[in-house]
This record gives sequence, C-alpha cells and structure tokens, in this order.
Amino acid sequence: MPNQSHRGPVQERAQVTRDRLLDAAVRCFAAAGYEGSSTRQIEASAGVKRGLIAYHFGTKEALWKQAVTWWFGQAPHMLRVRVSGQGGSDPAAQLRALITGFVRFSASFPEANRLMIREGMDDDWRLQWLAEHIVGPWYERLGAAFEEARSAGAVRNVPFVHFYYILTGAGSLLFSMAPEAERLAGIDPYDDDVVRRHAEVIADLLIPGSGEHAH
Amino acid sequence: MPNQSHRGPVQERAQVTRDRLLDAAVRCFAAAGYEGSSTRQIEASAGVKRGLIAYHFGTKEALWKQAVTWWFGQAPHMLRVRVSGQGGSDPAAQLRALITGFVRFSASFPEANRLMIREGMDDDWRLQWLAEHIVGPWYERLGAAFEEARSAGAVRNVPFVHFYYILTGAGSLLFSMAPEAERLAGIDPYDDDVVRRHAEVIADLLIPGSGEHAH
DNA sequence: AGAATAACTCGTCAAATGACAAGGTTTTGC
DNA sequence: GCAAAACCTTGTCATTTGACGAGTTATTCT
Repeated sequence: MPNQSHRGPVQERAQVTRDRLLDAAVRCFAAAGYEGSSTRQIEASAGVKRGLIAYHFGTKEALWKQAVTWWFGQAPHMLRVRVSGQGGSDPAAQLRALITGFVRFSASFPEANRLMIREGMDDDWRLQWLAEHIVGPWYERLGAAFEEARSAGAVRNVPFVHFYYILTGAGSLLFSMAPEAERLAGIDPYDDDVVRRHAEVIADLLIPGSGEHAH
Repeated sequence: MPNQSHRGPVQERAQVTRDRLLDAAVRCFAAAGYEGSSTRQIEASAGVKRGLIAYHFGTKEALWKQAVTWWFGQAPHMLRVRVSGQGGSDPAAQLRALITGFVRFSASFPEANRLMIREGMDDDWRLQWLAEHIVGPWYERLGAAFEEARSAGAVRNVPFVHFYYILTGAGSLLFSMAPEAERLAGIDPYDDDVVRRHAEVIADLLIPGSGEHAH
C-alpha cells in the first residue's frame, strides 16, 4: 500500500483517482476553507468512493499540501503564458505586463486568490508553507521588476510592500468576491470587458503614462 | 425563557453575558469563519459556560446575525469619526478623506474586512444579509462621493465598480493578510507609519494631485 | 417572605468528521 | 497461470458539533 508515499502511483486508475481528488480538493479548500471542507465532501465531489483519501494521501493535511503543490505547480505556468510575449525590454512595459497578467490570472483562477486570502489570515502551518513555496517566489519576482521600474522613474518611490498589497488587493478582490460584486453592482466580474478594463485601470494607476489606451 | 426573543435581556448579568458572547462571536467568525467557529469555542472564548449561546440566541445562525448587526452597528460610527472633520466642500478632498478614512478603519479593525472577505466568497444567506445591511449603504455612500469627484474631473472616468474594488482590495488586504505580510516582508502592517503611508499612497493613486505631501 | 421568572448549569443525543483496519477486486511481474 | 502487490470498498471507532431539556441558582415583584 503506497499510502502517503512520496512516490507517485503505479497503475493508471490510481493516477486518475489521485488527479480527481487533487482537483476536487483545491476547489473545495478554496471555496470553503480547510476546516470547512470535509474529506467525505471532497471524495464525493471527486466522484470516488469514501476511503480513497486515506489510502492515497494518508491524512487530510497531506492531501492539502499535495493539492496545493500540484495546483500551484501549474499556476506559474499559466501566469507565465499570460505574461510572456509582452513587455519587451522597457522596465515600465515589463512591469505593466506583469500587472495586467496578474489581473487576468486572478480572473481566470479566482480559486487561487480565494485560497491565498483564506490562508493568509492566520499564521499557522499552511501560511508558512504557502509563503515559502508559492507566494515568496512571486513576491521576489515582482519585486525585482518593481525595482527596475522604480530606478527608471516609472513608478512612485514607495516601499515595495505597499505596491505589492495594493496590486494584489486591487487586482484580485473583484474576482475573489465575485458573488458580492454581482449582488452589489449587478455585473459579471468575469466578463471579458470587465476583466480587461479592470486590468488596464490598475496598470494605468500604478504606472502612470504607460498605457492610456484610446477608446 | 427569553430565548431567541427579539427583545433585550432583563437582568444586568444577562446583558454582560450577551455582550461577551457577541464580542467573542465576531472575533471568532472573523478569524476562523462561520463553519470554522464552534459554539463551544465561542463560549469558551467569551468566558461563559457551555449552554448560554443556545439559551440567549437559540441557534448559531441567530448568534451570527445578532453579532454582525451589533458589531457593524458601531462600525459606521468608528468610520465616521475617522472621516468627519476633514474634507471640506471640495469633492476631491471629500473623496480623499473617505479613502484615507477607509484605510485607517481597515487597519484598526481588520476583523471587519476579514469577515466581509470570507462571506463575500460564496453566495449564501450570510452574503445576502451583509450585502443588504452593511455593504450596500457603504457602497452607495462612496459611490455618491465618487460621482461628485468624477464630475469635477478629479478621478478617472471609469465605472464605479472598478474604483470600489480597487479601493477595497488595495486598502484592506495589507491588514486582512497581516500574518502573511509579516512573514513575507518582515514588517508590521499595523505600525502607524505603515498605515499612514499606505493610506496616502492609495489616495494619491486614486485622486492624482490631491495630496503629494512633502517629506 | 415567598412565589414567579429570568438566568444559568450540565447531561445527553443525533449527525458529522478524520482516521484506521479488515476484506475484496484488479493489475502486474514472472 | 498464479502469486504478490496495488488498488479499492466498506465497517467501525473516538471525537466534535449544534441543539435540546431537565434541573438548579439567582433575581425580581408584590
């Protein structure tokens, strides 16, 4: 029994079961939080039988770590797709591409920010893990781009923390709280026009004079 | 037995018990969410005996509603204190006062935004209640100030929804996710200088040319 | 003072949850 | 083919949770 083993499954069907569980786990954890998601719910949501989480992952905690690892292991790729190909060599344009890419990513995968927000609120082993494996690298990468743009005089001279949390909050909350936005403003946050406009407004605010598209 | 009655308690000690429970409930709900907070935890956190939530409020749901009502019933007052006295008659200055006031409020009461963010993620009876009683009025008020400033040409001409969620996210996330910020950037988000700088940066971004304090 | 009532204490229950284990089925290796 | 191992299924257990209710103490009212 390869229970909680660090190696992958051997047979084909096991891979399918694990993938379904990992996917369902991320969606449940993002939607209802760690405590709010029961292993039975996750198994039902994945369409598998009852004891398979215990068999494949051992404990709920192990499932969480593997699910987040697996899911965010693809997130940088998705984010990179949305970022790469734009920017060029101009620091301001590069930072702008990162910003609009982040907003589009937040709109495409609101579960990501929902999970991060939920876990960033209290300082436990999950935040520690996320800060080390997921957020840290992104924070460093964005910080480097910010520094270059700042040296070029393209952004305001403020500590990066402010810039980071202004961007993260402004760019993600509309989608993290999409149900509220729908109810409050009667719009669909995932509408393409809304997403594009949101990204451009934020980029224009943070990097004055870099965009200002005509319309 | 005045259980789940809409009228207040009769005796003095009951008022004390109810207040302790309401206060503990808001803090628990904001910290761990609705499902993540058990009635027994709340009672223990309030320092009262075990069956008193059932006695005074009947159900957990009734406790949540009364706790949020009670707590946010004071929030507008607290926000008003931080906003009033500034602004004057200039639309841009008034909006700026609302913005900086909101940021300071978010820093002073991070539980408020934590609770709003948690409940704004899924569309259930709690979001419905909050949108109607708490967020709606604030949304309308800020929207009116925004419209005046927009007519005066002080802010960009974008739909208010974008402005609202940019402000809400940018102004609150640093404090909602304070544990992450501490771990990520090694700062204390609640430090007075950090709060002030965060408020000014956001206000400067959203209302260009309204602040730009010397330093 | 003495009943009536509010306030509290505590035992208990049914459902849900995380974890484990025993037994069954399918696939792999030889 | 056939044993071994991987995979799956199901039963069960200890704990937690929301809720109820019977019994106890404190307060109020006359």
